[in-house]
Amino acid sequence: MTTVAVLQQCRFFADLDDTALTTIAQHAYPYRISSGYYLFHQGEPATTFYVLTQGRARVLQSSPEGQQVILGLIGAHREAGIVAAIEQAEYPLSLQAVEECHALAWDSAPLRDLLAQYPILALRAMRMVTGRFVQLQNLYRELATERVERRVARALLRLVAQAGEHTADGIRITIALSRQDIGEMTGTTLYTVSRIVSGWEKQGIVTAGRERVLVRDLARLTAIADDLASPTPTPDPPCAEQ
Amino acid sequence: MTTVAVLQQCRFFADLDDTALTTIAQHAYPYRISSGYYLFHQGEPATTFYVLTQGRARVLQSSPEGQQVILGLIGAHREAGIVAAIEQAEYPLSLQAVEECHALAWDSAPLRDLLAQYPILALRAMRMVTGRFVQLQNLYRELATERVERRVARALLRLVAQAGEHTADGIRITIALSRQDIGEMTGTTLYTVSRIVSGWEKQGIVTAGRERVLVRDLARLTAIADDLASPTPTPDPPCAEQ
DNA sequence: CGTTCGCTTGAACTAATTCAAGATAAGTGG
DNA sequence: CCACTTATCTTGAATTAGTTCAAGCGAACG
Repeated sequence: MTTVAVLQQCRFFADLDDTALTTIAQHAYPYRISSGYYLFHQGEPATTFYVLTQGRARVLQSSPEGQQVILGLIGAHREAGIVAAIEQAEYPLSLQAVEECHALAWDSAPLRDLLAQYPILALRAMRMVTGRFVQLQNLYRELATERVERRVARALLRLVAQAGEHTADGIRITIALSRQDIGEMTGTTLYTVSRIVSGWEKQGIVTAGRERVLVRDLARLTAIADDLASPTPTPDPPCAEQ
Repeated sequence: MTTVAVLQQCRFFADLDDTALTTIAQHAYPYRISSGYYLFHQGEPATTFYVLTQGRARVLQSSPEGQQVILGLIGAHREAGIVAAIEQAEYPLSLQAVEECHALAWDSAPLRDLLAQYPILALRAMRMVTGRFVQLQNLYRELATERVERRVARALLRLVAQAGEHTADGIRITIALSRQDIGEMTGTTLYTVSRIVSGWEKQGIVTAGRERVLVRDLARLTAIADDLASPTPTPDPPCAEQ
């Protein structure tokens, strides 16, 4: 697959003419990183913009005191580090590969030139950041106003959408995620996550395992996420009057 | 004050040449809104970009179920609604005047033209959105990992920075904010805010009133915000050895 | 002067955390 | 293959931070 072909797949570059894509491709270089390693760390000077072409990575933010939250996952054809387009900027978050990842990379200076040369790109970049902003806003409101169980349910649904694999038994999440990780995604502790997941398992909504969750009943999980306050822990058997 | 002069004050337009500023100013129209009214509502089509020239407004986000959070305040020379530069976009949040506000406004179409004409503006817009994103990220982490008291302390410090007026007794926050408002800024209830503020009042850190807070001891408030876990509720009198 | 709205505070409650102990599963090396 | 080690997960019990509800206070406002 040529670099241009990869760019066409990517929402950020889509619909640019071939000349533009070729120019853009000329400034890109391939980048590869193993699972567990970081594409960049929060606080480092933002020198590089990436487009993932293979593998998934997680978006982390940590406080000066070392506590961290997981803001989400990104996968193929997603962009990261657009902040590199801004002079003197630092990465506001860290990006850690959770699988072997391949990416295209642009250095800061040529990226800025490209954005000046193709104003549409700057608009796209803005749209991208705005999109992330809206997502984050929703996460924030969710955290501020909703209960843990619901937040965990939503996080699982997001994972299903991003990394769900349909199997005979249900939908498997194809990324290894510890209870601790899920806790960091939802602003709670690993213990609470464990209890919630165990509870769901008893109700047949999921099957849990070590760093693994299998969603067996998407509808009920969705109901929890949407807080259709399940008065029926298991679907009622049709029974006598009243 | 001419429109151009106003634009020069504004970080978004700063350092553009006069021709550019004149062109930009030509597309602006003045806008005025009374305290309590909304410049725009979340979910509406984003038709207008604003630069506040006078007064302050608060940034709100609400859930489909009607719960809302306050993301912050903006004041003179700050921009809002840049999302209008994106076609078909909706405002991702609401902006409510908390004082009589004056603003300059640009409609979506001319704004897009201006951004295409002056690529630097597109970069500025991105920088702006990125900045907000980083702020929100920090709010998010704070909410996920920190205690209420600390969050309230930080919110107050932000308010001091944005709307603090030095007086003989201390720093007064010049915006009327109910306990409910502070609760929505920190992800807690008005009762908890009330208890915390009362507690601080007993320690002499603040003086509280109806929709009013006066910070008397900024240092101790900062200590709480930074969690220098105050083992000394009041500063120790110099005392015997050890 | 009465009504409204915002604030405070107590008391009961609950969701979630924390700590601790043990179970389970996955590597590791002999 | 099995013991050993390590990491993850589960669960109970105690605790706590924060919420919720209810009642009353007091300043502002018409």
